[in-house]
Amino acid sequence: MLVAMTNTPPRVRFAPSPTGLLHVGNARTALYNWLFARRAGGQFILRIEDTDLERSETRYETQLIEDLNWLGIHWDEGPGAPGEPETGNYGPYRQSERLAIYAKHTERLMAEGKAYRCFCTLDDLEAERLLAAAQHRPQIYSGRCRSLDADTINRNLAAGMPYAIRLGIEDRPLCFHDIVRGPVEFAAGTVSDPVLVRSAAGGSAGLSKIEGGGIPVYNYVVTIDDALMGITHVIRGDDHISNTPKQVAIYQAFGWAVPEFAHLSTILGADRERLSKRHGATSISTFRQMGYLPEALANYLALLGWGAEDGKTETFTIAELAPIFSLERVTPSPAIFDFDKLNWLNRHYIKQADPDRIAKLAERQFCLHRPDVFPLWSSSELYTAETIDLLEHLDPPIHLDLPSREMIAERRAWFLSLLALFLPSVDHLDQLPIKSSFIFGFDPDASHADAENAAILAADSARSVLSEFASRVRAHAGPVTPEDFKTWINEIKAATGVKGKELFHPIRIALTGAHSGPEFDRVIPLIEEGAAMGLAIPTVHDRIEQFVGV
RNA sequence: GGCGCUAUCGUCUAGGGGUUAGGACGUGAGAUUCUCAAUCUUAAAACACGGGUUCGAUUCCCGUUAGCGCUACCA
Repeated sequence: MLVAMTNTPPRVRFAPSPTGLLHVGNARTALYNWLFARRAGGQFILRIEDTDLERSETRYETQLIEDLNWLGIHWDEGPGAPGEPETGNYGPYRQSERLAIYAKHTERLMAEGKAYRCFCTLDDLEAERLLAAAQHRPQIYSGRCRSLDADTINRNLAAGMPYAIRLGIEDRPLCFHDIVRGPVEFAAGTVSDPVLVRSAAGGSAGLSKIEGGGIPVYNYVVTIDDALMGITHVIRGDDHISNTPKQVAIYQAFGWAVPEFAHLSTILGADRERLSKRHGATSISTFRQMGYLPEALANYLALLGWGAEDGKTETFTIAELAPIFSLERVTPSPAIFDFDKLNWLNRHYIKQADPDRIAKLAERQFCLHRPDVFPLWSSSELYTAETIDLLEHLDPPIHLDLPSREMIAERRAWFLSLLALFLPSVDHLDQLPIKSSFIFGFDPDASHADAENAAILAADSARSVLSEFASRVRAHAGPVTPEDFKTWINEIKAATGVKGKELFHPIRIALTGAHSGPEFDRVIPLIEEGAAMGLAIPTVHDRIEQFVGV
């Protein structure tokens, strides 16, 4: 089978329902589909499964598309943005636009005698199930409506009884091949006649009309779509394994070739339960908001259930992944999502990334999380050199209160050194505003009150160090330089005999509110230069007055 | 209850009838540093259990156990 496949490029699809945000598990499925298609030179198709009109929302579809693009996953065929034309010759690519196709196929199966009307009520079926469970038998539909005589059917129809349409399947094993798991077989007598079309109102209340469109169910439409779209490899989550025999039966009823399958294991949380919001972030858009880089997330997802052939390489971009990815190497066992490893990859890619790009992303985080201390940057996109240039040369000139070119350059340089200082201590970009918040000021009372700080400050050595330091700062005019600081430290060391942690910790607490943080040589210029260029930042002098004054 | 899937360090995984069972994250220790982070060095850490098959099984087969999924006229 694989030999035959190698001649024709494979066609794969990712088929999400727009009923919520894109979950990491689904994103990983999309990624594996995309990688497989790229590797084999095939087509990757996006199909929107929106037959559940009640839960499907356009905004989720829009978000989904945005998230996939963000991850770097692009499709060869799929729906256009709402109102835009689709790409590909196998459309429509939204199931809600394919209802007529499904109805036509149902008519065909009915005409061929392969499908039948099932008048059983939901209660009837429930009773059958209960009985089967009590007798320790597989809970499958008895098939009692399969051979209803024409008179009964006509009577029921005339009486307006609701019915579903089922596919009649022979009692035999249903098998398929799974690239991840090998051959899978469901024994005879374990699979019900699949429902193809459900009653219009979902049960005893409604009427099912093939012509008018009773509602076709998932297992049915997915099979028709996959077959009609020429899908050769169905790569999806393993929660679909038990649906697969029914789909195989549907392929066979139509006389269509059964595709290859690859069922990907579930992603679990640390407690070995299916990963959900309760474990932390789960949707791609949340990770994005938190300041994870797409290449980090894609790399991590690729590693969850797959390993490189050398057993060693851990970091790759999806472009590097595409030529080496293979479904044969995907593990069948479920994987626990490890936020620590994701963080490690994110730090790795933050280091690798273009500083300009990181600066832009970081700036967004500051605007979002600290608009109070960072009003300047919220509009800095407007303040590019090009913008200023443009406005200056307008005729008549527009008068805007724009900062000068020099000021922009100055502040930009300052912001970049802020980033350089704090980036190494951050897992994801949204931690930046909190990590660096002491630069913009801190609460001296809270800092004194902190138990660890209080213990350090209570020491006699700490008192003398601080008073020595304070008197030097007060006696000093203008911004403090690292050189000033170094000189003072040496003087204080000589005057008090205190050194090491006992010397530095009190000063650090007074200046930053905490006993740990980045090196003084870089913190002090950041503070003094930032204050000097008019940012709302307390100077070293301000800090000492505020802190010692308390 | 039924059907199905899964089982190598705490986690993600490599490997495969005979190996010192490899790598990465995390953890511990050390170096560096005023501290924290980063960085470098280093250590500890695994073949679920029981039967086969075999000269030899972590590897192949069968059970057991555990976990997960499905068990709808949801997708």
